[in-house]
Amino acid sequence: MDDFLKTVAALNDETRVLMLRFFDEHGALCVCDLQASLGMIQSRLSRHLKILKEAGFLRVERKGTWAYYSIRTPLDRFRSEALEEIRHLDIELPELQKLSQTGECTI
Amino acid sequence: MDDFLKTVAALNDETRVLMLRFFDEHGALCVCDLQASLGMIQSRLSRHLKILKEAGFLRVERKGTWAYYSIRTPLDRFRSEALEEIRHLDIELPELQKLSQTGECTI
DNA sequence: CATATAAATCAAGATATATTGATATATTAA
DNA sequence: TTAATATATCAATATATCTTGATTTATATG
Repeated sequence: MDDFLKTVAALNDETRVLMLRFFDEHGALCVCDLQASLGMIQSRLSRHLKILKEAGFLRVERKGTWAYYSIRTPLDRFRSEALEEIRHLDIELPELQKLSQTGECTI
Repeated sequence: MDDFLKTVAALNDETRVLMLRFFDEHGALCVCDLQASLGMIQSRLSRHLKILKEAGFLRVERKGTWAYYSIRTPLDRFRSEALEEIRHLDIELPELQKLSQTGECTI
């Protein structure tokens, strides 16, 4: 029950659904990429990333001071179905601003 | 997005997950059946039933003063998957107390 | 070591959701 | 119509969650 509720709670937020959709679309991203792309402050993103990670949706890979988050694979059945559902939602996705690659990250 | 978030929000509560599991196990039940079986007060159940109905999980059929709730069919893909997930959760289900059939409902 | 940067965490305030007890509504039966 | 019963709604309180700005931690570099 706890694992299910944690998974569902993670999905129960518009910001996190947008983030999942954004990762699904663009692959691995660091926090500063998300800051630039989604126009949200760092503490807010960091909190939501933690919730999504602890709910089993995301994984992190650290490279120096950067933390690259991406959708965890494989996802179990229910999480996959949730992601598939999110993939078909009519969401207006912001453009990707990939600062981490160009080394210009000073937001 | 709104429909998805409403569906997810409905799932994001231990009481409602238990109720869905109970309906899945026992079929149509009225509020007084649930009161007796789950040991919860009527206003609490009524509120959760409304949320589950408006999220597309339940339907109601009225017979006199009774309101019989049951799982709506057919459920769309994501709601079915959620229900399937709930079906496999390790939940301790209370025993069914079906007062509405015997006409003894005066809780 | 000292500084700079990316990310994580914390504290405070705002918003949303759940629970309870009281009241309102609707249907049935006398 | 009146009384009784099942359900729905409301008001108040408690609890949880989200957002922001400030602080802390960790890593890289001069």
